[in-house]
Amino acid sequence: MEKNSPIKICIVDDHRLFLDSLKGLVSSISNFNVIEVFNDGDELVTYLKEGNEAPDIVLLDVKMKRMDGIATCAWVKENYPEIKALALSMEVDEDTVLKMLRAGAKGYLLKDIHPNILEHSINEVHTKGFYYTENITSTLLNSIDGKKSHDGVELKEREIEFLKLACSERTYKEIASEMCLSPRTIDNYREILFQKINCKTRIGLVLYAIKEKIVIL
Amino acid sequence: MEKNSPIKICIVDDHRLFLDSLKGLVSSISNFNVIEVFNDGDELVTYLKEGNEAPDIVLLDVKMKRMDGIATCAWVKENYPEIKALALSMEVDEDTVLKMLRAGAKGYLLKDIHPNILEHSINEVHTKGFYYTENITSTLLNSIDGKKSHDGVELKEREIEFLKLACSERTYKEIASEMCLSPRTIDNYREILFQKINCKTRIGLVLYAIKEKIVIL
DNA sequence: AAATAAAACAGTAAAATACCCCAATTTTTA
DNA sequence: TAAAAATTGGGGTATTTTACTGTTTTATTT
Repeated sequence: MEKNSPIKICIVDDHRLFLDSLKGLVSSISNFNVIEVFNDGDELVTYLKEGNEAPDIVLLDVKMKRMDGIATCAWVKENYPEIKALALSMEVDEDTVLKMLRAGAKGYLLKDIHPNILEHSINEVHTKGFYYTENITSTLLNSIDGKKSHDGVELKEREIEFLKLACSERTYKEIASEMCLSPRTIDNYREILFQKINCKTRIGLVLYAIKEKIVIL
Repeated sequence: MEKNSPIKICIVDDHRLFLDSLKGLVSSISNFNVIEVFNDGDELVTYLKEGNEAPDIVLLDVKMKRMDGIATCAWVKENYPEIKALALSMEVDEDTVLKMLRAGAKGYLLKDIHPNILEHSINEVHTKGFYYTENITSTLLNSIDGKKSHDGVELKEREIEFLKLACSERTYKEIASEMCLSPRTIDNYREILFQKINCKTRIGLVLYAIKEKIVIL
């Protein structure tokens, strides 16, 4: 916990490429020392059981094949309560987040955050004992934040989703239930897209979507 | 393409952390030069449209929020055919793999491969023009064996004429007058084509026509 | 010329689409 | 904190598309 001693870190992730990449990234940050990496939760467990050097912090992938992040986190909390686990996940699933925190995770990060935030959160967890964004969802939404399309037409995520479904023989009613929306809302998406794309029939939507390669046949 | 000049690489992935990690990893490999990274397909498109330095190879995430890998790959193939795209994905989904390859990807890699394989595949794509793992090859073979391009559908001249007009925002009434026919006759053409093509909406006609290149966008 | 096939045309009804009106929430912005 | 914007949802209606039932005309073949 001293200021000068580097923070000892382990990384657990079953995506080999990500694991090695992240190891490089974290290692390159001063004061961070990646002492070991593992492809799966039980490898970490085995490593610790053998009495090897314990890390200060574990970066823990949530979804793993053999022993997942939740189980691993729970085991670490039970057997090495001084080790702080920081969850890394691809997406925000409320239920998973809660389970992970209940299992003792000191934070929950999305894998698409900026490296600076990772650095900051590791430091926060190490010094303060925890780090979590006030609202993971809002952080996610902010990072997603819409930008311009190549022909000046800005399409939102949900609009693209609708557009893709419109390029099928589904009726709007079917699209509505597929998107868990009321047919009226679909009506709005249709009208908004008619306006943005400047067309007046569903055929126009389809032609645009294919032309712009939003859907590939 | 000279032996000594480094391979220029762009990376497109909307998982920021993965993107930056991978950038570090790839950059650290000798002869690889990551000239730019992007969070989304359309950022790459914008970059290229602005006339910036084109890469030799693009590492392309398949699932992205705004402009996904398939769409991006198709655009690159269309506009910068000399750039070779290498798909990166979390999982193998037969349909996705096929679409990606159809869109012009020179290879399809899983994100949990060993970094050495990534290095090897980039080199292969650069020198030989492609790199397929056995996994992908077998997927490809599976799809090929059960495939007949033209399902014996013979369209008459007048039907093709109608089909082309159906791929527009014209109403059937307008198509009728354009073809100098009664709307009722158009009704017949429509029904005959529904039967021949095996679909049940005008959208189906449009999708078929474009797929079979009866109409070119 | 008669038989046959095809192309063109017709009425009706039901479903889907398109186009208006508007409002309750939530989120973002000022 | 209030205003503005975005999201989702609603009612009603006109038009278009789709699904049937057919008949008439035109062209080809025998």
